Amino acid sequence: MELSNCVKIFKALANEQRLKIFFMIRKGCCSTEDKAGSAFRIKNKTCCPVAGVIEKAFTKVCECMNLSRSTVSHHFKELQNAGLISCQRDGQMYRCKVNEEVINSMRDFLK
Amino acid sequence: MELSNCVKIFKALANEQRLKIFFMIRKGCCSTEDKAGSAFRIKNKTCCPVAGVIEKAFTKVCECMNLSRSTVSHHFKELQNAGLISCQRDGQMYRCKVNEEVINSMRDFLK
DNA sequence: TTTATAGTTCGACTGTATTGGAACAATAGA
DNA sequence: TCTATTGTTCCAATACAGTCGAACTATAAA
Repeated sequence: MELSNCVKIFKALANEQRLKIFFMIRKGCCSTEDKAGSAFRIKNKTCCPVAGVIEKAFTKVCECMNLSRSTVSHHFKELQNAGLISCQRDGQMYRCKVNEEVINSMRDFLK
Repeated sequence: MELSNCVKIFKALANEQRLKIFFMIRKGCCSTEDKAGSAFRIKNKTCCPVAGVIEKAFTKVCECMNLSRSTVSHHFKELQNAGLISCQRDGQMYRCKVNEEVINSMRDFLK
């Protein structure tokens, strides 16, 4: 992996809000044993039904974290731009998943 | 690893100069096959003699990279503060090494 | 003791990140 | 068609990061 590319990825993860969003997408927002702890459990909501993909991701993030929609949109863009996540809009449904191969590259980079 | 701690580490590596410095320390400044490429070879200088530890680290970094000493000092502090490197002054000799266990923790964190 | 070298600290400047509000576009549902 | 919901884009405000020069301390060498 290119050094500059790597910097981009580190930058994307070097913000607490974005790192939370990243793990929220990666682990499923309602998971209790995710690395980000209990901060992501949404009260009175059902869990994301599809393993590896979080649906209604945008809405859920907005609900969980006390951030405006424009800010959340910005953070999603940063994560996408770094290649860490992929998002797809399907009607009103916003589906996200983590690009695990990028994470693996990062882990190799640190080897 | 704590989320906030992790953010600190990502922040420290989310800057191209610091990432270069980090690899310079990690791989030995004169190594030709390091991840950071040829940017770190110092012309007409002998290589760091001790594996895993780079001696005269500060001076070498100042020579390699076009940065003032105060800036380099600042970057070293950031890397130390994140726990990524350990530095020790021994007279005029400044010895640095990478804390591999922190790197391993990061790799686990990304698992 | 004087001088040179090494690294730190402080203050200032500049550029970039983070954030929210407002206006907007697209879709879904009534 | 009208309305509510979802996400984007633009703009502005504030905070933070990266950088340097100057003044400083500490050590080594002459």
